[in-house]
Amino acid sequence: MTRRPTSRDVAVAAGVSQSTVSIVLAGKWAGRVSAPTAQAVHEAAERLGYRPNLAARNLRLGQTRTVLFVVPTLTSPFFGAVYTGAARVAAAHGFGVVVYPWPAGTARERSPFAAPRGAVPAPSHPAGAVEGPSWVASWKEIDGVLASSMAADALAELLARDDGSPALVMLDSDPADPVPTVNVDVAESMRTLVAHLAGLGHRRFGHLAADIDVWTFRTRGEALAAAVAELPGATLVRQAAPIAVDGARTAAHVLLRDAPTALLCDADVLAAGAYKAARDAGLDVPGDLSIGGIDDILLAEALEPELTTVRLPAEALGERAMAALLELLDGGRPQTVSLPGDLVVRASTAPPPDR
Amino acid sequence: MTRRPTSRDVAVAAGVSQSTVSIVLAGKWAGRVSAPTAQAVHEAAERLGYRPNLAARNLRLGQTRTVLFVVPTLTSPFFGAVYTGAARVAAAHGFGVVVYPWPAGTARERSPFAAPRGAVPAPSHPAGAVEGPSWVASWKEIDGVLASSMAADALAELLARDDGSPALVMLDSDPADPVPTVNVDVAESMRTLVAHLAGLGHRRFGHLAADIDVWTFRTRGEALAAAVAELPGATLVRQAAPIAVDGARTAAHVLLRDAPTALLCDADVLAAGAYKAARDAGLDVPGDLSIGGIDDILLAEALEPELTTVRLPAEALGERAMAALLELLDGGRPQTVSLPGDLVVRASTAPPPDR
DNA sequence: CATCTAAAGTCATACGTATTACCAAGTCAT
DNA sequence: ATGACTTGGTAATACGTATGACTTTAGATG
Repeated sequence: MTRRPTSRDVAVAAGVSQSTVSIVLAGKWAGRVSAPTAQAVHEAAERLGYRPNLAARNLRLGQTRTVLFVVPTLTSPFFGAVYTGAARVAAAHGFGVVVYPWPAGTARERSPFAAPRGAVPAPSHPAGAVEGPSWVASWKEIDGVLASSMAADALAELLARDDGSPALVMLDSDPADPVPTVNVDVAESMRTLVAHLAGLGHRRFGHLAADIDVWTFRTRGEALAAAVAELPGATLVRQAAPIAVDGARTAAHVLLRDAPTALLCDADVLAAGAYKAARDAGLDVPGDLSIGGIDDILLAEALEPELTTVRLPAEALGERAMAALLELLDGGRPQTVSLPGDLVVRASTAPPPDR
Repeated sequence: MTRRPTSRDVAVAAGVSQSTVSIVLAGKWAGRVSAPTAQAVHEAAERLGYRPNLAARNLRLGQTRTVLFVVPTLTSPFFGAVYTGAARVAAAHGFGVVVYPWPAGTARERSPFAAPRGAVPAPSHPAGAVEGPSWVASWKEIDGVLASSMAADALAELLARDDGSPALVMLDSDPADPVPTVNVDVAESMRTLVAHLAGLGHRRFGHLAADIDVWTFRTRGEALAAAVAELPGATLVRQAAPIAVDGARTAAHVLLRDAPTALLCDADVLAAGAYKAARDAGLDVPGDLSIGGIDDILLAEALEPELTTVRLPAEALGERAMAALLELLDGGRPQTVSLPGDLVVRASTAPPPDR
C-alpha cells in the first residue's frame, strides 16, 4: 500500500475510531478523549506520516482556505515584497494565496468577481496561451480577499453580492473607511521627509505626484501640503505623472520651471524620472536640486547619487494584512493597522544652493 | 434559498439527473446524451449561475489543481513578471499557484517538501507573525511544481519520493537535463551582446558574473567566453559577484584594473554596480567604458546613461512554463522550450576610446 | 417474431473529513 | 437502589462531484 494515509488508517493504527482521530488532531478533545488515547492518536499519526486531505476538509467545512490577492502588478518590487510577506503568513496557517494582477484602470467587466458569461469551466485544460487577465474568483472559490486600494472600485461589486461575501482586508487604503485596513503611515512619512529637507534649509518645494487617484497618493499630497504650509515662507508646486520613468521626466521638467530647490516624489520610480529631468536641465543633484522619494526599492540605491527616500515596510505590510484577514476569517474582530515608514538619508539631499 | 447552486440544482432545473449534468458540463457527452438535453443542461446551468465546487471536484479526482512555484525571491521584477505570466495561465485553467520563496542557499531542511516533525496542522489558525519560510507542500497538496533552477538541490529530494511525485517543470535550467525545462536562450543572448560590442570595435572585454552556480549563469559565462574566443585578438577577464549593487561595485573595481573597454554583466543589477565603479574610477560611460546587461528590468531605463541590455521575456517564460506543466499534468508529453531574448540598445554602449 | 445492438440516461457509490447524535460505563447524590 | 450526571468514546452522516455499472427504449437484423 503506497497511497497516502487517511485519518481512518491512523484510527486503525491507534485502535480508535476515525471520529476520535479527527477530534484529537483538531485539538478539540478537552473532556472528550482521555489523555492516553490522544497520545496514542498523535503517535500513530506521526508514525504513519499522516497529513489531512485538504480537499476533503474544504468540502466538509465549506471553505477553501484560499485567499485572493488583488494587486495592480507584481512586476514591482514593492508589491512583490508585500506578496512575499502575505504568502508566508498564509502558508503558515494552511492558506494558499492566489494572485490577481489587476492593473489600475482595468475595465470593470474584467473584475475578478465578474464571471464570463456561459463559461462553466471544464476539467480538461488544453494548455496554451491566454490573453489578458482571467476570472479567478468566479470559480476558484475563495474565503477572503486582500486587495490593494488600486482595486477599490472592483470591490464595490464584491461587497454588494448577496451570496456570502468573502472577508476583506484592504491594503494601503483609507483607515477611516469601514473596511479593515492595513497601511503604511504615508502622511507621517511625508512629514518626516519634509522635515528633513526643511532642516537642510529648503523652502521652495516641488511635488512630483503619482497621477492615480487612490487614498495613499491623495494622502501623500495632503500631508506634504500641510507640512509645507507650516513652514514660514515656504512654497509648493505640484505636478502629476504616471508612475514610470518617462512620464516623470516630462512632469519634472514642468516643475523645474518654478525653480524649486527640493523635489519630493510619490515613488522612487518617479524620482528616477526627476533625476533625468535635472540632468536635462543641467542641474546637479544634490548641489542644485535635492530629490527625495518614497518606497526604497532596489532602484533607490542604484541611482547616482543614491536616493534619499522613505522605506516602506512592504513585507511587514503583507504579513500584517494577511494576519488581519486570517483573524477576520477566524471570527475575530476587524482591525485597522498602520505601520511607520523609515527615512533613509542617502546622497540625493543636501542644503539648497546659496543665492 | 440563497446558497450557491450545486449540480443537483441544475439537474432539477433541467429535468435530468445529476450524473447527466456532470457528464454534459465536463463536455464528455459524445454519444451519451442527446444534443437537446445537453442544451437544456447548459441553459439551466447558465440560468442558475452554477459554478462547480472545486473542493468536491478535487476530492473526487484526487487532485488539488494547485501548483507550487518555487522561486528565489519575488522581490525582483524579473521573477514577479514570471509569476504573473504563470499565474495567468494557471488561473485560466482552473489552477491556483502557491508561491514558495526559496532564497538560494537555504538549508535543505527548509525545503518545501520537508515537513517539520510532528507538525500535523490544526484547522485553527491563530493569526500572528511567522518567522522564516514555512512548509507548504507538506500539507498543502500540490499537483505540480514549477521551480527556478536556483532551487535545484531541493528537488532531488522531491524526485526521490516514493509517493507519487508531482509533475515538475524547471525554469531556466539546463535543457539537456531529463527534466522538462522552459528557459531563455541566454547563450544566444550573450552572443548577441558580444556581437553588438564587437561591432562597435571592442576587443578588451570584462565579465561581471553572478556568483551563483546554476545553469543559467554558467551558460552565460561559457557563451561569452566562446564568443570572445572567436574574435581575433580579443581578451576577457572575469569577476564574480553577488547579485546586488554593492557587491557588483566591488567586483567591478577589480575588473577595471585590467582596463577593459566593455563590461558585460550577468544581470542589470550588476550593471548598476558597474556604473558606480566606473564613476569611482573617473571613467565615463560609454565614452571610456561600455556596459551591457541582461534582464531589462525597470532599472535599465532608470540608470544614467540608460543601459543597453538583453530583454528576457519574463512573462512569456512564466506562461510557457505553466503551459508546459499543465500539458504534463494532462498526460501530454514533456516539452522543453527555449525563448529568445531581445537586444535593446540604449546609451551605455559606444565605440571604445581611441588609444 | 425473437434477438441483438446502440442510444440515452439513471443509480449508486466513493473520495476523506468534521460533527451531531447517540451510547456504555462509572460516579454521585438521595 | 435508583435516577442523574460525567467521562470517554463510537456510529452515522453530509459535503458535491465524477464515474463505472446498470436500465430502458428504439431500431436493426436474422
